[in-house]
Amino acid sequence: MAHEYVNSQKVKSAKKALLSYETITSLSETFKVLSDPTRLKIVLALTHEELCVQDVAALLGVSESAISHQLRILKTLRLIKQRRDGKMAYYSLDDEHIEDLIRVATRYISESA
Amino acid sequence: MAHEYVNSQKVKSAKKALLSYETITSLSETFKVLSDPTRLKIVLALTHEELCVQDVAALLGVSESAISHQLRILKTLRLIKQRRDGKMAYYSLDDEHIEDLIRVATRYISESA
DNA sequence: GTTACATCTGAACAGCTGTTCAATCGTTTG
DNA sequence: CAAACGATTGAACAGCTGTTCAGATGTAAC
Repeated sequence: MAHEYVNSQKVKSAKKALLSYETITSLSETFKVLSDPTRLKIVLALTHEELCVQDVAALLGVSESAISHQLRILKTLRLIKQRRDGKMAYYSLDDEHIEDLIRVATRYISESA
Repeated sequence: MAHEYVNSQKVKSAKKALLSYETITSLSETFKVLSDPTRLKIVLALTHEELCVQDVAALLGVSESAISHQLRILKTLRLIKQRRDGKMAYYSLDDEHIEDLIRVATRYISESA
């Protein structure tokens, strides 16, 4: 074949902006976990205060079971951590850096609105 | 009822971190559009250089049809814009701020790894 | 022990998502 | 005009996702 691309110069330039497979995968997974409104609200609610499952459920108006399922996902991805106190389980942010990401995203949507 | 929450004090504090319905919706939609690896790659590829549909497809190893579908989604959400040149359609970033968001997210995943 | 409570779990279910395939549209070229 | 080309579209399809529901933990109080 003569040319692989229509505009090789532009593709060559565009290629530089691409990232590794691992980075792309991690990035999209991070965005994915925050793309569900319930999970996003949980992360926000736990930003400055730990909460038990019941209170998260009541605060967000979602069933305790649904909250428990989502808490497990967030815990598996190490966004939140768990503290046991008798029957109660208290959850809080495991990684404070997630705050920065949400803050930048909030600024982005208000600027592009 | 006596108490609405198990720990009213903590819930009161957690409430302050919550955002409006509109903000939550916009945020989750933004994260959602970037949660698909193909769309994320497209946005990255168009960061510094406009590309036609064929070249995006060839660069990412995805069919032109699939790329066209995703380009329409990104265009609808105003992340990218289109420029017509005869038969060709060139796409480029419509909002440069998305770069900042991806940059912060990339830093986040490397710090939490 | 048993009862009550908070949480967790698994299956099932409806709804959504991204790709494929075939067909179509719009423009350019012969 | 017709043919070729790039891009677009819509239906269909498999795979994934989040909630619900019923049941099972595990802990505390009696």
